[in-house]
Amino acid sequence: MENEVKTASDKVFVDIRQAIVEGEIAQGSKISEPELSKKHQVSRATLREALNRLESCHLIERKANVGCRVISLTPEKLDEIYQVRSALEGLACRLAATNMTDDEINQVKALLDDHLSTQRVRQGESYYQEEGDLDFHYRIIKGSKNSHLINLLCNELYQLVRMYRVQMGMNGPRVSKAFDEHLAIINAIAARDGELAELLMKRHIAASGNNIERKFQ
Amino acid sequence: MENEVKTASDKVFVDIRQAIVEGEIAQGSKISEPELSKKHQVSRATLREALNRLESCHLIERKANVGCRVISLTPEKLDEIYQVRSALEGLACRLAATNMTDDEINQVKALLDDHLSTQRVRQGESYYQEEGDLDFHYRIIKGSKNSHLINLLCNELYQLVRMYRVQMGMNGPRVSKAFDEHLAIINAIAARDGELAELLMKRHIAASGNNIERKFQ
DNA sequence: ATTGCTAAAATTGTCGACAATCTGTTGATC
DNA sequence: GATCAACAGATTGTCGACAATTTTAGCAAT
Repeated sequence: MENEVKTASDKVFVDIRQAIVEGEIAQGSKISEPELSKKHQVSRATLREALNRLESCHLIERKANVGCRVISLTPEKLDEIYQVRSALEGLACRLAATNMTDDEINQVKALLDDHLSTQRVRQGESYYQEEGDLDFHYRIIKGSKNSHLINLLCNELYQLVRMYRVQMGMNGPRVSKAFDEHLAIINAIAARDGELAELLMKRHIAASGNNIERKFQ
Repeated sequence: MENEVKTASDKVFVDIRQAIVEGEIAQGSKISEPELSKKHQVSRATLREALNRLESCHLIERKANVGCRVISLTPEKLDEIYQVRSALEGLACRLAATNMTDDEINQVKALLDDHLSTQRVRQGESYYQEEGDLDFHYRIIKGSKNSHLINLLCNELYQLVRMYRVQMGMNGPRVSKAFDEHLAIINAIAARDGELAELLMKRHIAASGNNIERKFQ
């Protein structure tokens, strides 16, 4: 695990990030530096360090001499993000078909089996809200072995995607369908068919995006 | 232009970024906060603000309690970056074929005509290191009308790409060839053929990457 | 009531100093 | 001579205070 939280600003960053993603801090709301620094028991300098990183994750927006705002979730932005995500994870998937070891592929298969056996999938509940290494997408991305791509997707885009998932809700019949799609993707990778794997991943993500977009009505 | 340099850390950020991209600060070299802050006549807090943004551009790497280093240029990283860039600009190009107005397309055509008439292209000189290429790719990217994608490419990835171009050198017969490729791309966009435009852009970028990679020998 | 100006309050940007951590060297022990 | 511990030096992380800018509040004029 590289989930290293060495410094104070690391901890504040992680805490606030979670608060934003989970909706504890409302989308679009203004962020007061004095208030937040007091709440988290750190100085403003430390808080600002954390805010900088939140901006890198596109979770907040800054204006000079004005301040920070939590981003607002809109259908338009969702569309933009999922277009980017589709292209990048599609690429990751194609690369993974070449670069993943047989061992890594088997581990992902075992992961999916495990998910199935816990039956949370069948109950259509919270399959999507898993985090970190437990996440299917996480492993495929890392399987690309492209560290720049990994950083982009896991550190800069992932929490933003997660924010839409969590706040817009993600459940119902889509869940078990998503599971089947995951299975098809890992099979394509196991067959070393990068082109197919990329196509399937792009479709999978597009379907996921459409599912969230539907919640905006 | 939104090239707004409002605050002191903005200016320091832009200055250091240029120094890194142009190679004035050697790749892989360690960055001393006290030294740089003195050199740029600002406090360490202001400098660190700038360093944070440089990290967002992937131009420097940080380790907790250790410090910053300028990234090192390697063939492997070049490959990684160009894989990502190819996917993203390919996407941008496809979107541009749908979203650019006829006016915007004609402006890009006029831009290329202008580049040709200045004859710098025919002389095979520095077409790549100037705003010529910058403008072309910039305009296509902005033509995608996807603000997240625009930000990713123009603010987070572009200077890194430019660093490879500038420091590894970029000239010779590749230049006039690149110009022809630009022409083919804008024609595909004008024909509203997004699929072709994406394909051409991906090839164009791959060729550009290979050209740089050759310099590593 | 609305508009425009002025001043006060609040917020962000910047600074210099202190604390925590790492790095490199010295010297002791085996 | 090699390994390791302790120490000194330097570097980064953090803090509280001040400066610059923006926002708000109040008042005056139309």
